[in-house]
Amino acid sequence: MGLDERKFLILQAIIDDYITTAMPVGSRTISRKAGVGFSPATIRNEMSDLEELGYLAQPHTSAGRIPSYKAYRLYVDKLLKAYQLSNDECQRIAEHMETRSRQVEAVIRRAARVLSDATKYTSVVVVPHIGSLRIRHVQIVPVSEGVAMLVIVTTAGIVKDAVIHIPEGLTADHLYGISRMLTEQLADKPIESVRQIFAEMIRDMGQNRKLLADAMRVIEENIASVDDRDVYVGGSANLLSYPEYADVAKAKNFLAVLESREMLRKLMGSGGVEISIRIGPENELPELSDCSIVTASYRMGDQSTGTLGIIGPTRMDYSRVITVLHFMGNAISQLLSEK
Amino acid sequence: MGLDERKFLILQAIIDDYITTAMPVGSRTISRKAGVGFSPATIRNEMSDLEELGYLAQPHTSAGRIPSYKAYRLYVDKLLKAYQLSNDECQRIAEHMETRSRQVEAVIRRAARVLSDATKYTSVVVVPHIGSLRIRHVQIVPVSEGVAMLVIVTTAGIVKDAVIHIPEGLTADHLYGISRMLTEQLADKPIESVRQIFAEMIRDMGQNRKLLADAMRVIEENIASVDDRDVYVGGSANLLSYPEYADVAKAKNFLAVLESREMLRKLMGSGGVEISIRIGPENELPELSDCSIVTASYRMGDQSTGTLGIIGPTRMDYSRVITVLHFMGNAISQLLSEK
DNA sequence: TGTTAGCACTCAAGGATGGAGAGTGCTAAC
DNA sequence: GTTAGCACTCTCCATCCTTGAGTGCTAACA
Repeated sequence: MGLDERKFLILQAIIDDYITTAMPVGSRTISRKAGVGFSPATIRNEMSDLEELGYLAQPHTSAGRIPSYKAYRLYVDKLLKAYQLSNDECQRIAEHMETRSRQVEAVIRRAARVLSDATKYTSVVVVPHIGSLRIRHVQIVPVSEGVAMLVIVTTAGIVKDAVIHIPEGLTADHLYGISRMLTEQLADKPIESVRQIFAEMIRDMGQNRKLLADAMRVIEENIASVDDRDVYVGGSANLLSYPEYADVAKAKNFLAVLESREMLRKLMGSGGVEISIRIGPENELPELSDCSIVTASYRMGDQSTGTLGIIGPTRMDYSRVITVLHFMGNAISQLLSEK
Repeated sequence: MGLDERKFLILQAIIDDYITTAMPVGSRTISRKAGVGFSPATIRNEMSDLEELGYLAQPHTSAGRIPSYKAYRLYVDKLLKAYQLSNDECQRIAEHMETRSRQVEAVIRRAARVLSDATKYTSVVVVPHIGSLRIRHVQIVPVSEGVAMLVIVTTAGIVKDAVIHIPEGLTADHLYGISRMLTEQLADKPIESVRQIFAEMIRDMGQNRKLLADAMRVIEENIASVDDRDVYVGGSANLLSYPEYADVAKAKNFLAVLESREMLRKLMGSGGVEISIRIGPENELPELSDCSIVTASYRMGDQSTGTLGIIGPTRMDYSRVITVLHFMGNAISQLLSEK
């Protein structure tokens, strides 16, 4: 028993209805829809088939049907080929994204809010891995005895800082000298190649420059900690509006996931695909087994990419979400790469 | 009709009970408590008086009594004189606060989490106003045509950055020169005095240094935006465990407040008092009319102070919260001022 | 052979009913 | 001033019943 044109039509109608109402869909409802010219009885027969095929489920006898995970997957796969940008709403979103500051953090933060406002779901935006960004400037500023700030300015205007402990005997002048040298040596190099460059530099240095080599080792150790722990969440309360989260315990679990930034970062890993959709059980976390996560990516500067995503109920409005994500991905890319 | 010893004893017993159970307290319950040697009937008479005085309320006839806002206020005022640090738990908290990094952000973030874990309420930690911090280093790094990053390193290891638009015709060398000059002139000056120092510098400069004056004006304009928008929240989901928030709509309102950082910052304004307690209707926001906010302050470096606070139901365990806040305030102060 | 009308059946949701239990207020006795 | 006793009130919970939505099956129809 395959999935002919009519079955697909009915399935799609059921999903569409369920997405907006969150209530089991009955045969009469579908029968009344425009574009479906069959009586409830016929629909019932088809629904029965669809259930047997695993696309529909029944909460109990005499309730309507609800789409299964398998149905969403089919729906989304078919849908993906056809999505396109909405036209008038783009402008509205673009307006909201308008901000004087081109500061990365500001843009990202704003994007998270706009995303959640536009979709009414929860949004997550992950700052690009900075490893591939190029270094513009390195500065070590003494703060107190034995402690200094390591500041790295990269392309795309990202500033990263870390506290480092510096070897005894280094004066402020030493540190400035080191900063100048580091900036010269590292300018225009990607952060991930620092380690290697350092190794070469230390090798080439005279043995009498022991102090310098020490300092560089300390810095190198801290380069790793100068990484991107930035995950921004927007509209964390939005999901509570949906009947799926009428149960407070469930809502609590969900919010706990949002608070663990490491977890979120993992969940958002899109694997470089343009649009990635993970439906319900496709997520590793059991807390999110009735959520779907849709992610897209944006570019910052030349090649580093970040991720933006939406977390919503499995019955989310995929079509709209995909559209918005696609549009926002482009918008962010443009803002962050603007010269 | 005053509030004699016995009335206060009974009131305190009622509040204590209500704090743990969240259920209206009956006369029998109080009568059974150790330290109260009266029959339920006597308690009832006293309760009736207390209700008339405005300290208790009755959800409906034949329900027990619940404390009013006025009762909490009295309770807290009396209590405040007597609070003291717990002893064994301090160690546990201190352990959790242990972190290699002395980076301000890391310490604050950790503090928010520890606070919410220790109290089971929602915690908010506000980074000190950086206006009074002293400048260590100023650097302007060109990022692209007409755009540069302004980076300011202050005492206490806080790094602030902003995107600035620079006048045409300034080369990278110019910017480095300016950076050096600015660092020389501004070192050890508090950020809030920058404006005045700039005014003097520009006045003293020869007319031929127009470019420099322009650049400085741009920087001055951006100093304001290099301010502290950092508010960290911990355990936002914690409050959902309490029956007060069994209603999802209420929970949603609460979470929305947490998302508006500007709002939070305002709410946390402690006014410099060591411990500030705002109970229910004392908060401006109607969404928080059945919440209490307890805040304490911590010091960073020499004189700038930040705020840490707990948001919980009005029936929160004030005694414990005050204790924990007091302890944490000291712990953070110590970590951030450590040499 | 596919489609449809008719009908009996099922089940959840919602409203009414009726104890059970907790708690109060009042009165009278100690 | 304190307490026992008692009638009274009100919520909570379980039970029962009705209603309505929806199904599955069968038989008739094109």
